[in-house]
Amino acid sequence: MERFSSVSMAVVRRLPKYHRYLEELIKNDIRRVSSQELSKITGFTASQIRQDLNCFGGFGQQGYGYNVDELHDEIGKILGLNKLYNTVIIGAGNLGQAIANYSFFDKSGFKMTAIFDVNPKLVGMKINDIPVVDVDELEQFINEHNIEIIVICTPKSQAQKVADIATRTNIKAIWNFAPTDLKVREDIIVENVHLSESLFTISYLLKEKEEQYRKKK
Amino acid sequence: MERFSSVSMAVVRRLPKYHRYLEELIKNDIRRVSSQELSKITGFTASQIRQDLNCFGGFGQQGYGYNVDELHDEIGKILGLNKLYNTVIIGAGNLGQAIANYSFFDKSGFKMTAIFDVNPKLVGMKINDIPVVDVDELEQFINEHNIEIIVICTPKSQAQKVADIATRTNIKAIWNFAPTDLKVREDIIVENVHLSESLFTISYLLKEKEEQYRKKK
DNA sequence: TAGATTGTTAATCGATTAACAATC
DNA sequence: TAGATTGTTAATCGATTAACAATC
Repeated sequence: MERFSSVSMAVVRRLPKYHRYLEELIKNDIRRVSSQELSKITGFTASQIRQDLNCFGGFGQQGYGYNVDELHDEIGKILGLNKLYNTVIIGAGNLGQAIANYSFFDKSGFKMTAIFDVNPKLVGMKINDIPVVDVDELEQFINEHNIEIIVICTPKSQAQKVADIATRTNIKAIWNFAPTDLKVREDIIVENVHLSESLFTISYLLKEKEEQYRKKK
Repeated sequence: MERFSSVSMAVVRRLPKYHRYLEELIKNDIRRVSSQELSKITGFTASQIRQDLNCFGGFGQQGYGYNVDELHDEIGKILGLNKLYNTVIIGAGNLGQAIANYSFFDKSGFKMTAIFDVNPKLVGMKINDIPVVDVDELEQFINEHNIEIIVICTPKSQAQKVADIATRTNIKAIWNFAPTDLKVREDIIVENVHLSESLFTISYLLKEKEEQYRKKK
């Protein structure tokens, strides 16, 4: 994936966490928060939090801290959550359905417009009010509906094919759940969710802990 | 999450990628690979690959490179993939079912023993041959079956409750898909998969790209 | 004004890359 | 032996933390 600005991905990947925790604070009617308090909640150091936020502007006030509502809003804008992104899901299996059913994404501006599948039994159905469409119509649909993001929830074997079709269109980003690294145009953003890599990290840590434990004895 | 050894998480999180790519090479009957070739495939630098591997031992041979089969095997062992982990899934919604149906995890040593749910209609059913059990029996089941890993696929509202129950047992790790940060005993490994954080990263990059584009004009 | 807390610079720490001697 | 490529040390780069002056 290309980088476009000077803000590091390490910082960017912390932004959604800030956003989420600020939401919690709003729910609890907390109006004001210092970097130190945020530190306690998020686990990041206060210094890091101030550094991170100052990549985007001075949202705080000396002697006071940050206004929770305002900061939440600003981070939302930085993340682009005030915009609408026409999105489609490809693959109506359990994973595709899970994402279709998780209305939070829709509420956050990712408009789930259709789900594509090869299975003729599913085509024509609706999942969480989102129509299931034949995958043969994918390319045309993307073009006609100005789809910007595609979510790949197909088996590994189909993922690259789907990416190839999508790459012929004007889509801008791929959210890929297939356990493979897609080859696409340089200008397309690819965000991978590789579940097995996440799970394997657990087994690594388990094994390591076991070994440490044995050594101590 | 605690760290236990000197190998950094940055390195650990690359190991599953090496493992996966080596599998591809084996499938293509390639027996031997240099760090330079691996660099081309994985996108990491050859230097980094050699550094990474040497955290665990000298698996290569000067002038030759690495034996693909052997390296794949060694990394598998490092990741603990030669062991069995009794695992349960909590939440038989789409996500829980997706994981239950993805037999790759089972093949990798994560023995999916049961799926827990509150819905009495689901209890007693089987998903990919894995029984659905009433969540009331969770604690007892964990104890009786020596469960080491639990996978939380419940809604956000239930996640901490489930974690609290599990924390009373001897489980060793939690794979958490609920969009919240769990509070658990220090000695339990928690690996989060926060989907919305991943998706929000996409919208950040989209927005940023848009801005860059506008600036150029 | 005094106290608190930010914004920002400088110091530290860690991870990545470069270079090359060792050796197959 | 000559060529290739590792293992490993040193250099560089980037990210995190510490410190403190600015200021609300």
